[in-house]
Amino acid sequence: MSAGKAREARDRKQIDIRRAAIEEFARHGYRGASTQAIAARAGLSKPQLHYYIDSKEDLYREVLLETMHAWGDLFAVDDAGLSPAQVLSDYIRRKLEFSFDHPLMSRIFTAEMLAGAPVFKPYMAVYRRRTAAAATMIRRWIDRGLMRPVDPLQLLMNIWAVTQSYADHRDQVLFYMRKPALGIADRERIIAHVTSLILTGCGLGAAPVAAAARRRPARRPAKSASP
Amino acid sequence: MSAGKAREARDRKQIDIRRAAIEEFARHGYRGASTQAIAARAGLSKPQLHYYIDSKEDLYREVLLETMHAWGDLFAVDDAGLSPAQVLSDYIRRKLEFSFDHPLMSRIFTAEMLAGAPVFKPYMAVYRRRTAAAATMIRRWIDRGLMRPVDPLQLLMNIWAVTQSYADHRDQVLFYMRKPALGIADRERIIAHVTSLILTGCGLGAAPVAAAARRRPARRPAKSASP
Amino acid sequence: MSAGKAREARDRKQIDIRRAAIEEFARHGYRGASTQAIAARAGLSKPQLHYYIDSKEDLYREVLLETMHAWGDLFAVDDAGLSPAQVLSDYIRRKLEFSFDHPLMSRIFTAEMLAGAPVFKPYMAVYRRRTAAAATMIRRWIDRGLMRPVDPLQLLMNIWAVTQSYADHRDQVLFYMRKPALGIADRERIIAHVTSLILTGCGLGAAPVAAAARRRPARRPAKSASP
Amino acid sequence: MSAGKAREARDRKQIDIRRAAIEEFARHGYRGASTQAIAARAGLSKPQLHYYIDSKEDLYREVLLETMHAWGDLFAVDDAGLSPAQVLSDYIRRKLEFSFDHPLMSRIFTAEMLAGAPVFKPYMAVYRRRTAAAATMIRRWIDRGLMRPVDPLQLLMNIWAVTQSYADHRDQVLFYMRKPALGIADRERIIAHVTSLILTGCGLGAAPVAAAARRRPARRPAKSASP
DNA sequence: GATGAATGAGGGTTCATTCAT
DNA sequence: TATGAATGAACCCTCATTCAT
Repeated sequence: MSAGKAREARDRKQIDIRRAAIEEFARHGYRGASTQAIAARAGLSKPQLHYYIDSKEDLYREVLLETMHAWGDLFAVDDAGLSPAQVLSDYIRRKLEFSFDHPLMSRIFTAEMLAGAPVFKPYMAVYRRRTAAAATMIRRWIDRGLMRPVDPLQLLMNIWAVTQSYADHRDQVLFYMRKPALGIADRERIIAHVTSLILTGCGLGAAPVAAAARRRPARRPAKSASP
Repeated sequence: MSAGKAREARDRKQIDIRRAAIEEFARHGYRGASTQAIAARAGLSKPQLHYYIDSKEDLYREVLLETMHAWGDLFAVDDAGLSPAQVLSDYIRRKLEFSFDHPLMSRIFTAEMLAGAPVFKPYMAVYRRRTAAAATMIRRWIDRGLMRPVDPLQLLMNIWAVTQSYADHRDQVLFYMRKPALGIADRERIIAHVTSLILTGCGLGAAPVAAAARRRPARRPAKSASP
Repeated sequence: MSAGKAREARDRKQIDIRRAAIEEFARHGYRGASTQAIAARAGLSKPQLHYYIDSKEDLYREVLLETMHAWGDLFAVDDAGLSPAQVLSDYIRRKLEFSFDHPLMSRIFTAEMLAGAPVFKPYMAVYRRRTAAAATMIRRWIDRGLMRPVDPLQLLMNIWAVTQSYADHRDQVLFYMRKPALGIADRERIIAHVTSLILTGCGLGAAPVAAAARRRPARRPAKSASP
Repeated sequence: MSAGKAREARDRKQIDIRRAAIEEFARHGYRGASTQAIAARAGLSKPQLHYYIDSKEDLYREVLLETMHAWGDLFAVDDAGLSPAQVLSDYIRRKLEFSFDHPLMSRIFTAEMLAGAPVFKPYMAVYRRRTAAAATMIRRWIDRGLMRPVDPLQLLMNIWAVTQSYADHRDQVLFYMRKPALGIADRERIIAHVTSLILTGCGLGAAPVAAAARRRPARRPAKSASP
């Protein structure tokens, strides 16, 4: 299977390049990243890199939009028969896990934002629409008295910011927590904390936290519901 | 006073350079920013710029640490006789106003984080100590039953992330809010929202918000206190 | 006949390459042409191209000398029993038709000249000898009073320049004539014009031009052989 | 006068660059010319060259249009009270002398034509208009019986081609003439020859050549009028 | 103080060519 | 045969910085 092997090797290299690119772009942004460094990180020479990619810009666009696409699924908030607490909990968990698992992809997006979103801008309207839909969903919850009245759009952006920060400022977080890395327990503790903070902040503290408490008994915030 | 005038001109130029540098570094990070662009933005030629600065790295370090220094005051949380709600409210307000007023300084810090904090790292321990002190303060509140039991360190970092996001992702925020800029009313609404969310999340919703409402009546979450 | 078919395919590809090479070399010269573009134009990949050719230089030499060879026949001026007018008319017609039919081959030669004839130089002596022979022929005509005394060598080079220009500056010619292309009638009109101009310039035009003058500016000087 | 000296040095360098660029572009066309070679020829390093120019394309455009501008004056055919023979003689002389004096500028134009006139194209209409005006002038001469009826536009293009060829194919011309360079006598002989050929071709042989002979006695084609 | 000039390194990209397969 | 991959040189251009003036 020489053809299959060659193809496999090519695919592997494509992945190496993608990963190298993500690391460099996440670290230094589009302008600050150098194809030199990307090539070196992927174990290629600079002209060799250009055998696989067309241009730095194309490569950047590709990895950036790949991240956006991956996020697309996360945003797919479905409230079919679920309680507000359940929906928000799931969203927070998914978003945090993405930050833990793919911190660089999150960072590439933040770098793009810092630069003024030159590439992402055209797609921004799509995400605004989705966010608006989610906000409408929340507003309905509020109108039906299921939730404390908060600004839905701000809430969504706050959740986004908090979860994102565990990727963007990971080094700082680890340093402040005095940990070399986040183990599975740390991750769960953070997820629980953020979920609790947000849900309580939305006046959803009691039930869902109690539900979570069944799984993780070492949690006290249930008291917060009865001041 | 020609000497005074000359000095004044020099100082003004220093400020121009500083501002230009902040804009470029905030946008493109240390690596991606070019002295060319900084010089142009400051209305200087490249050699002229080097008359005022020693190197790109020095300039970067300067503006970055300047930002850190400005933040230092914000972090100065003083709980002398103040309630938790009051302390947190003040902190959230100060931090958000800084994000609104100096978004670029916030961004420069985030860019530094994305790059792995090469310059900031040596100073990080200082901020960890301060944050730890603040966390201890919060823990004492919790121990005295003044607050819902949340992870104090995570809470501080969450507040930091949420407030920071209004600077880092300002474009996105504005786009989602369908506003060209944030007016004074928008800012107050956001401050109220974030304060309410966090304080409620900490089980501090009722009293303090009511207290704050006395000063700033344009606040809605007070309703949440009267179920 | 798979062998025959394969051979045929190979020959066809050789022709495609040759044509693609001529187009690129004619447009951009030896240095400015890229094997990439030649390969693309011939419908081949770059390594595939190198299967058929040894090097860019070889390919260039080949197509250039091919052009020279084709010209060799044009230069074969045979005055066996023909009048000066007849010989010159035939030469002008042949050369112009070559320019019309193969403008790119003419251009490739001009590009080579512009570059200082690095490849053609070794063969130049051959053409000088031929041209000298033709000049001698003309001189004899002059000596025998068959023609106005003009510098034979300059005359030959002038004819060459004029006829060549319809290939080299074709675009300009078409643009000035406000035509998208030269039809058969245009070609004949140009041939008649040039023939008339040169022959009259050589004192060979009297009778026919006088005749033509009554109807049209440029007319077949073939009749000029009669008086 | 250090300022004056510096300026002088700069201007000199600008001229060196211009000349070097003309040589390279004339030889290899836009694509084939390298800034490396231009810089070397001008005695500069490559980045140093970019201190004086913005880009290769700009430099090319500059020298090309400079040539066009210089030609603009040549084209300024003024028939105020002059005979056709005089007007054409002057034009031929001016154009030939330009070819002798600035062969590279002529070549750069031919190279541009070979490449499809990507830069010159926008300006072509201007030259077509001028040529059309000159053609109209010639047509009037013909209508008034001052000249043999030839196609005026073709005639102009032929003159252009012949005169141009002494620049474009200079090496070939010298080689065929067995001369290392064209002396003043050679130049005059060529001017006389071309003038005689074209004027005779236009049926303007007798009178004007005689007139020119008064100014430049070293001319033989006068004999052509006698037989 | 401030300007024009210079420099060596490196930016992204394409070149002609070769080598496995 | 013909393709994917590799290579080293060269492409045009910008970088941060320095040095005369």
